[in-house]
Amino acid sequence: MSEISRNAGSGGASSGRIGIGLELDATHLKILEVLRENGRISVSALAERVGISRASAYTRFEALRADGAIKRFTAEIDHVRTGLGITALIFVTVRQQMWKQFRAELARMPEVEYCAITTGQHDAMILVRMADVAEVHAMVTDRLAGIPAVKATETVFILDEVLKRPYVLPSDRGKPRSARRGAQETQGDVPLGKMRFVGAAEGRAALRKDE
Amino acid sequence: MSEISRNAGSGGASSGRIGIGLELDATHLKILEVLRENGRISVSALAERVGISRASAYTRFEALRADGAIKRFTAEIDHVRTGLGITALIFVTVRQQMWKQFRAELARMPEVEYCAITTGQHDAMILVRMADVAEVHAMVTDRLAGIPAVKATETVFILDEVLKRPYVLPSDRGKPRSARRGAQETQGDVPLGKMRFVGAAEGRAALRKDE
DNA sequence: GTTGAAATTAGTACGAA
DNA sequence: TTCGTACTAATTTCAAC
Repeated sequence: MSEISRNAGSGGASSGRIGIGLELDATHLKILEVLRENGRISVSALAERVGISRASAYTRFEALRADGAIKRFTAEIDHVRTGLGITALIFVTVRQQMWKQFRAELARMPEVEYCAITTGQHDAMILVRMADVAEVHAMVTDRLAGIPAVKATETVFILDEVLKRPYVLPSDRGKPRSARRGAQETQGDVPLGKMRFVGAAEGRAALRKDE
Repeated sequence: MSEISRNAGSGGASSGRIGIGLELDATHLKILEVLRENGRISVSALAERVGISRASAYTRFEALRADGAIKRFTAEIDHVRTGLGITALIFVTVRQQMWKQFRAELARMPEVEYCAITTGQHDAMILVRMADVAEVHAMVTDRLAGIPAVKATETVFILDEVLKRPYVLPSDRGKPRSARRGAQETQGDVPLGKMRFVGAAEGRAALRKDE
C-alpha cells in the first residue's frame, strides 16, 4: 500500500503523529456514525445497528480505539445550566518567537474550551465560556493582556450556536440530496470568497510539538 | 446497557429552552468532570470516583440527562484518520432578512461541524472539515457563494488545534495554582483588547428559533 | 442517601465457516 | 475476517435499612 503523506500544512487534529494505522472501511465509518449520536451505546447494540456480529463489533471497536481513530468518549452539556452561558471568541495576535510561552499560559486557563492556530489577520482563535460579559472583559484585559506573548486581541461574542456536531465524517457527504441551485457563479458583491493565507506566520512553526 | 445509558438524537445543539430544571451542586459538577474525560464509564465506577453510592450516582446521572444538563454522549475522533484533515473557518456576512434561508442551507452541509452567530465584523462563523484545500475552496465558491443569503465570506485555515476540551465547567476555575505573574498591566501595543459589539445585527433575531 | 442481594447484561475466549 | 456459542465477570436494578 502506498503511504499517504499528508502535507505539512495539514494541521487539523493537532496530533503530530504520522502514519496510517488502519484503513477505515464503510463499516468503521458506520460505527463512528452511531457512536457520534450515542457514545454510551453498548457494543452489542452497536453491532446490531451496524449490522455485524457482536464479536466483530468488539474487534472493530477496540481497533478504532487502539489505533487512535477514536480519541475518547465524552459528553455534551448545556452551558446555560452550568452557569457559563456566555460564549466569546478571542482572536489573538501573538508576538513572534513567543509561541511557547503563549501555549504555556493557555494551559492555565480552564475557561478556554478551544484554541486554534489560524492563518489570516490573527494568529490564534480562542473560545471561552463565561458566566457573564464582565468576566470575558476581565479575562481579556487582566489575563490575556498580561501575557507578553500576546500582542493584541479582538473579542467577539457568540449570540447563538446554530450548529454543533461532535464531528463530521466522509460518509456524511452525499446525504443532502436537495438540489444544488442553478449555477449562480456571477456575484455582485466584491469581497466574496476572500481567502487569507498570509499573516504573521514566521513563528508558528515553533508552536508545533513543544510538549 | 439499559435505558439510562442510551441517548438517541435527543438533545438539539442549540436549544433555546429557558428555565433551570435543577440546581447543580458540587457533586453534579464532579460527575460532569468525570464524564467529560470518560463518557463511557459505568455508573458504578462513576460513583466510586465521585465518592457517592451507586444508587445516588444513578439518580443524579438520570437527573442530569432528564434535565438536559447533559445533552448527549459522543466520541472524539482523529479527523486525519478519517481523511478530513483540513480544517477551515469561514466567516460569513449574511444579507439581512435572509437568516432563515441561510440556516436552511446550513442544514444541507454535512461537512460543517460548527456554526455560530457572532457580533463583530462578520455575522457567522463556520468550521468545516475537508479532505484538502481544494475542497474548501470549492465549498466557499460553489456552495456558499451560491446562496443568496450570503453576502460575503472570508476563509481562514486552521494550522493546529492547540486545545480542544469537550466543555468547560465552573468548577474548573481556581485550578491553575500557578502564580499569576506580577501585574503587567501596562502594555505598549495599542489595539489590545478591542471588542466588537457592533455590526450588522438587525436580522439576527430572526434566526433564533425558526425550526 | 446508603448498602446488599438477585437478575440481567456485558465482555472474553474459544471454536467453525 | 467474521460469526456463533459458551463461559466469566461486571453492571444494573430492586429491595430493605
